[in-house]
Amino acid sequence: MARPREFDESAAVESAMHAFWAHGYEATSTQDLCDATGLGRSSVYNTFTSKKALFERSLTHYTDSQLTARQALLEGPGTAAERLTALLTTTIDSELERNRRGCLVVNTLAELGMPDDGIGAALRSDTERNLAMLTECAREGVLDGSLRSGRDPADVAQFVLNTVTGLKVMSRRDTSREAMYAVADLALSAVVA
Amino acid sequence: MARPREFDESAAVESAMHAFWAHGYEATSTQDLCDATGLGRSSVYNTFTSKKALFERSLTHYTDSQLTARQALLEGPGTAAERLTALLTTTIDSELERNRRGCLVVNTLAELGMPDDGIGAALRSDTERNLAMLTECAREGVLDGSLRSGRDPADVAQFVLNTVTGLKVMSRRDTSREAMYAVADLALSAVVA
DNA sequence: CGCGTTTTGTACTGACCGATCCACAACCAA
DNA sequence: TTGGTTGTGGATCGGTCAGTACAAAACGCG
Repeated sequence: MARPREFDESAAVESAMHAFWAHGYEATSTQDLCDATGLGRSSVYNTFTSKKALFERSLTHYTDSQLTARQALLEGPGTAAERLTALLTTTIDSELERNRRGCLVVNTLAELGMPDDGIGAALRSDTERNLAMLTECAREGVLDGSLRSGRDPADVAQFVLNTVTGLKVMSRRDTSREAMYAVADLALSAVVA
Repeated sequence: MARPREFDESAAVESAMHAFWAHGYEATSTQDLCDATGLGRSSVYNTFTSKKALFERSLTHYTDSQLTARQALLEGPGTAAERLTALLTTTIDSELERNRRGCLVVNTLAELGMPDDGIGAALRSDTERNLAMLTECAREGVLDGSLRSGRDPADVAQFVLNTVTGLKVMSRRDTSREAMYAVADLALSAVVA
């Protein structure tokens, strides 16, 4: 029983996410967010409270969508080795499609570290969920025989996450696609049977 | 035949570097730089022209000192495998000593990408020099038999750089020392003979 | 001692920052 | 239609931003 919204809230979050993604947290002004979302200042603050809160929304939106895509891949068909291979190749490909903007999570980690607030909590949660998925995949790899045994699955998960994280930074360097594939290949050689 | 400086220029660069390192480029204000260096605004601008120019000085100071230390290690005694092992362990140790501030190069890459200016040039130069050193080390490793053969030394270099870069981001996560060592161990297992 | 030159401290610039205020618009229920 | 409630646009808030202007200060040199 009041005036309805004139915009789609989740679409606004999506737009804000791209603005933060492209320029980082500090370098994105509230005016940039208004421009990106098409909203007036009042609507932005009325809906999202503050720049930081909107960033947190954007970040969790990013991690959630990224995580579901990754989950579909890691819990999909094929051997664990095949799924890890697919994870690395799609990481490289999508990273290059993004015009070397890198990854919002990694960029945020580098820019803000682990703040003692919702942003840090979102980063922590993302890390844990990724590690959980990768650990499970590593465990399955030992069972299906596609991955080397003798390693703690949690360590394998950390290693894969480290490689993926590294690739997301390497994409911001000038690193060529071929070099990135070579990195992925070498990393896989450490874990596949 | 004029009024002499009242401060040490390179000491000021060192202080500015730590300020940028701790908070990133955007989040470090010119006032922060004055506080960190102990200089007045006039002295800062008279000596370093602009915030960006001072950042560039700070960044090259960082890369130069980091590179000489790394060079001493990679071109030092021992087999190539031993030197690469030492590189990874000292990377982890020094990264943890820094209170998880991460690496200025990686943080800058994530925050600013590869700008088309002196900063981008400094980042590019640092990458190339690191890859050159690592490539040479990988080549030597094939000769001294400590590293697996059959891989392009340039690819091995990219892989090691990727691992190191990843670890520098992982240090900004909550990643434990043990997990980081496990990552290093797995990475080494891919390249050592 | 002054004179030329550079550094330094301080005040200041216009622009922009994140955030708020408020009048008005738009809707629903009564 | 009217009253209650929420959304919106635009002006505006105090504060900070990077950078500058300028005069006093500190030296080397004659």
